[in-house]
Amino acid sequence: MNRTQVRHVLDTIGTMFPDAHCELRHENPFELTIAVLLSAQCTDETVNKVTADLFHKYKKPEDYIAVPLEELEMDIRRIGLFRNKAKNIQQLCRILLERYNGEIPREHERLVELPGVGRKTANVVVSNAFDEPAIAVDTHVERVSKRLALANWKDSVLEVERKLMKQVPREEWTLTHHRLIFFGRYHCKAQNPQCEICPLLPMCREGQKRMKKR
DNA sequence: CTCCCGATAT
DNA sequence: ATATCAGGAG
Repeated sequence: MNRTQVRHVLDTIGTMFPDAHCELRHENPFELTIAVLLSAQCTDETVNKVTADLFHKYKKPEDYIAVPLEELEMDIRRIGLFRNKAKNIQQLCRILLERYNGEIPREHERLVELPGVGRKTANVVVSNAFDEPAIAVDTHVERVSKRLALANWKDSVLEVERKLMKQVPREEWTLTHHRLIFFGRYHCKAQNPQCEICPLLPMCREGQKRMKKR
């Protein structure tokens, strides 16, 4: 895919979703980190339902470690993988208090050391909370990038991230990341992609195949 | 690679 | 009934 084609993709999703943004409700870097950790294999909508009450009850790292693990588990029970997530949150909060005075570190290298925080979560935090350009590759970004041939089918998420960083200007990384998510979540969906009304159909092999079969 | 896992859409 | 959802760890 050449520069002109990439530019066309970026401009098109920019027109479709000009104000794409983080849909996880949060007030500060700490809440954002907890919300992203909770969002694994779960919709943003479900996370927001849970955090509405959760962030009212737990304000600081001290609050999360003040309760028994079982209580925190029950408070996030409606989200999947709740045992792992509850354990990770308490461990993460202990580390924040021990090493970082209860604050979320701004460096990617330190973020990924936290339990339950991988490369994707760290990228979301640095870009949304600390204005550091980053492209977090989640399920939507991976699927859309591969369908639009911004990456290859066999690429790992890390390879997808590298290819996107190479093809997209650095100052557009974060906004493009959000637009790819919106494009994937609301248009180029996993189950019912809107190929019939897709302005990028000419660039999409998947879409071409899919349209043939009907 | 497998496991963790409830809510929602299809 | 099955697929999918802002993944990470062992």
